[in-house]
Amino acid sequence: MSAPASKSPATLHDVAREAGVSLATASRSLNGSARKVNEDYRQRVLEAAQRLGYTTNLFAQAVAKGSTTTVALLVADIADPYFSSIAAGVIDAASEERLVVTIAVTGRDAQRELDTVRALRGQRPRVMILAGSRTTGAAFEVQLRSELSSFEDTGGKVAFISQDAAPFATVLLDNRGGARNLAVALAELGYRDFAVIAGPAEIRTAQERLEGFSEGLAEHGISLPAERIIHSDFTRDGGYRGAQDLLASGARVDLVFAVNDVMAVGVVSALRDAGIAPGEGIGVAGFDDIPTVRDITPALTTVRIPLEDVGRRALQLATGSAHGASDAGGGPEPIPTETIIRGSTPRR
Amino acid sequence: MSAPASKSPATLHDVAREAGVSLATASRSLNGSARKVNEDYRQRVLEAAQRLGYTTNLFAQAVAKGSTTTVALLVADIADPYFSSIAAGVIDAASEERLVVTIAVTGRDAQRELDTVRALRGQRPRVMILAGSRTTGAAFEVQLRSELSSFEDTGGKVAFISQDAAPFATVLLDNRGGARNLAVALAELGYRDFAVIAGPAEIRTAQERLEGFSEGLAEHGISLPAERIIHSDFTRDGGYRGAQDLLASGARVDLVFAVNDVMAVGVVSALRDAGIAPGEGIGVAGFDDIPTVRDITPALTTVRIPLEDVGRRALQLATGSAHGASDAGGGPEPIPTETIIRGSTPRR
DNA sequence: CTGTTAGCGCGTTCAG
DNA sequence: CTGAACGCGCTAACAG
Repeated sequence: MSAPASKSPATLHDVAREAGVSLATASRSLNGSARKVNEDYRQRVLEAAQRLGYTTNLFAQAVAKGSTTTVALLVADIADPYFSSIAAGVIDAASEERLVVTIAVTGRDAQRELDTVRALRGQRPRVMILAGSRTTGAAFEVQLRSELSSFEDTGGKVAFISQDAAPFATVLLDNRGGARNLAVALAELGYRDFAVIAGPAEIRTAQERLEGFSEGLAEHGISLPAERIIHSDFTRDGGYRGAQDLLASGARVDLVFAVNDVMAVGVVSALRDAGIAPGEGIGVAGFDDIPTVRDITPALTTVRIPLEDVGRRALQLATGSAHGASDAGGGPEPIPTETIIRGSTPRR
Repeated sequence: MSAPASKSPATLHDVAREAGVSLATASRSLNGSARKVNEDYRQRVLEAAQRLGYTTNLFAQAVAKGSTTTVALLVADIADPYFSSIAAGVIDAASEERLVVTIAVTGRDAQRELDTVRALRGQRPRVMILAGSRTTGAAFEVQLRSELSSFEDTGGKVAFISQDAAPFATVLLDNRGGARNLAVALAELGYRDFAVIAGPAEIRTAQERLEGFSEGLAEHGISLPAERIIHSDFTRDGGYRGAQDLLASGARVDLVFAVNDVMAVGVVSALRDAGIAPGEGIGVAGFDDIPTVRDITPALTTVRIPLEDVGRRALQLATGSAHGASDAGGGPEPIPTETIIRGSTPRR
């Protein structure tokens, strides 16, 4: 249909000519770090640029300078509120520093994560932020770390979100502690017979939350038998099916803890569909405090993580632009976590 | 703390030397389009690249070729399920074509949208996809279009999502028709006294849905008085407050239509918090069919849009890789929309 | 089929 | 403070 002439964008050269100055002067007026250019010239260049609709070619600039303005963010699933909230934080913080963020999704597939990291290196991003739930599979783990190490060796910076990934920078989420506190709070509310919809065993975040929860229960002398731990997908449907399996097992439980909110939402729906009133018949709790859990019925008890802040922190951590107050130690202080009791876990 | 040597990444030159061939040969073996290189050499190059951990510098490649592998996606709010679902589709389709997508958020601010487009042009993206709800403000609209036009003049491609933005490619969402059908369906269910939580008047999508809904009601001889139309933010809280205002007005309504699901979720919560059982006292309907509306109580009646497909289509439309069957006409066929009746609107 | 050379658009020396 | 020349890493003509 439409095959326009497609003239190429105005180049710095064009601007220089239009303004009647040299390339160097034009460059200095538009992007120069050391500001030492006659105001007259400067104006003429700016106007010429304006007139020609010139925009700095970031790629060429990157090639010349040897450094990019790109941030690469890896998430398991961008449609998952957990990740999209983190992404929002990353993008927000990045735009403050005039950084562009590119997002890639890994789908929780270790091989794909590795491939993606490799592909992304081609962009020579300033920083790479890995928010995808990492697995504990040794094989890929080793390759991933080596890939990331050489990325750092060549001037990149990587930041992980969630569990410690020394020697890489990490925004630590206190998965274990948060889950422990939740367990304690629930025990104090009078719950005694727990089950956990735990997500895949290889996902570290899931594992940590499960362990923390179990520890918390132990503090109250409550044990969590293995048959009360159901592994399933880290998704809403995973939670739904997990709850179905739990019910089918005939176990008598008074509280179901899903290791993340998305799953917990599935649990609530599964209970309801099975004719059990969530919060009355069986309590339900999740983890993350994604926005929607306030709006389901009953509102979900959960462990709050300030997701957007986490994203922001990850970027700042990586770019070294920590404008938080006391980062004296340099050690990664975990993001504070907060237990939020809502209607899904009334006192028993 | 850690100040590593930071040697720069291996270059094609390094690889060529390591393999004992020329730059050109190395280039051809690694990225060449026409595959005319001795298999022996090819292997040696590949191995050398492997050994050195070489990755093509996409920027340099872009500068040399004069074309990028970048897709720029503009959304109003990436944490909003509507946009994150679309983003998922875009990213998915993009990765199939080995395209990298960078996401920028505009926050529904026309000025910021314009600035962002300008900034993004620096990346020389192959395509730019605008999914943010565009406003009808003439001033910025003109500038935006002119900016986009010159982007296309210089070889870029732009695709809009939602309302027609000729002469730019558009993935049309049938906002008006979907809303009309919904209205008809609701009227047939026995509802008579409607109110609409309409979002900001300047947002075109909101406006279209409002109008379509009103038309649908008119077909059944039902009118929608102005005082039953409440404008508020296009967010969950906007919906919540809109519902509060509605209740405060004392209007007697039996159904509230929020022009998007996120707002409708807020409406449901507001009703409940006001002691009104959503779906029993007052019916509620939304638009979009975001994932979570299945899980709130009662499940929300809405108009389904296949959000991920929309994202995919947008990319394909822009890259010209339509692998859909019949795009004979070339005219933008709207994405089909479907009315989904759920528990929030029982028959009256 | 391979190697040489000249750009791509820009930043940055280095003289003037 | 300005301009000319070179280099960034890579591709694309051009010869050999």
